[in-house]
Amino acid sequence: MTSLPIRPAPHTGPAAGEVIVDWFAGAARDLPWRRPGVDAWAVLVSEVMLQQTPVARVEPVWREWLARWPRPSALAAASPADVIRAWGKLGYPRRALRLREAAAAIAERHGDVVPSAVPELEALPGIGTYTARAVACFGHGQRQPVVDTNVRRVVARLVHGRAEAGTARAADLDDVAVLAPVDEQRAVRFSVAIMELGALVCVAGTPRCGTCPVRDRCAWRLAGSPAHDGPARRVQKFAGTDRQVRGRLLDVLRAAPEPVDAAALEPAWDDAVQRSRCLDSLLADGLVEQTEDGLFRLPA
DNA sequence: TACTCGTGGGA
DNA sequence: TTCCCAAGAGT
Repeated sequence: MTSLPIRPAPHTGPAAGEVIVDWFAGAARDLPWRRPGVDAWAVLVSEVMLQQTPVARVEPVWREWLARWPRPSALAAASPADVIRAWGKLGYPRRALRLREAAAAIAERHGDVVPSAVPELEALPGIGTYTARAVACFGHGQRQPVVDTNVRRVVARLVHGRAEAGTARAADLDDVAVLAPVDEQRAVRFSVAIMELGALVCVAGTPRCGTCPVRDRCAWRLAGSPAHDGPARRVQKFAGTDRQVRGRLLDVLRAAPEPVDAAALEPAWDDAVQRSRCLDSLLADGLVEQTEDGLFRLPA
């Protein structure tokens, strides 16, 4: 007699997307850019700041930016130096320059109004697949699949039964779209809800499955929570990299009220070759400029 | 596709 | 202490 595998009965309750939306109603964080009356420009600014940057660090800077530059045209009129300084230490300061360029494009091409069409959003500097849909959905109330690293991890586990998400791909959008509720209002809520689930419960380290609203239908749990089988993804080194050196150099220039000479940058990093290479790359990126008399400063 | 691009908090 | 990693985009 053949032994049949023991498996849980297929889930027959409400669809996972509906359950996640209902969970969100009671579990959502009260983040300032989610409050009523926050316009698409404020949402766009938040989304760019949140790229690879934790919520706690973004909050105060976001408030300052919106108070100072309440419309795209206001940001477009600011100098790169002001924008880079206001960016503070959020990291990846090229985002600040691109956000300013996006603001200029919105002011010039879209009448100072953040567009709602995804292709128009994706055409803006610094706005890619994720951010374009996030702005269309969260800023304009549009039904859109919004896929970030949290969502890809939730889908990997819940739908595909894998411990970790692989490399991002176009099909990720379809995976999420089929989970979304039919009702448009709930579909919009779903897009933020599944992100929140990944950020609070279905986390990268040790998932808190005990509090997960869809644990009874999670393909990964039903498969016995198998460990990740693929290649371990490389951890990004930082100490000693050009990224660290660029950060040090920019730190000096952010703090300097006047242009400085090359000697003033020496304390930032001992290795002269690497220091010079990084300064060149900052110049090339438009994060630093050289005055006529050879001094360095943030671009005026 | 794989790599680069900051920063700092928490496990 | 060391390591992981956090609402990606551009090349």
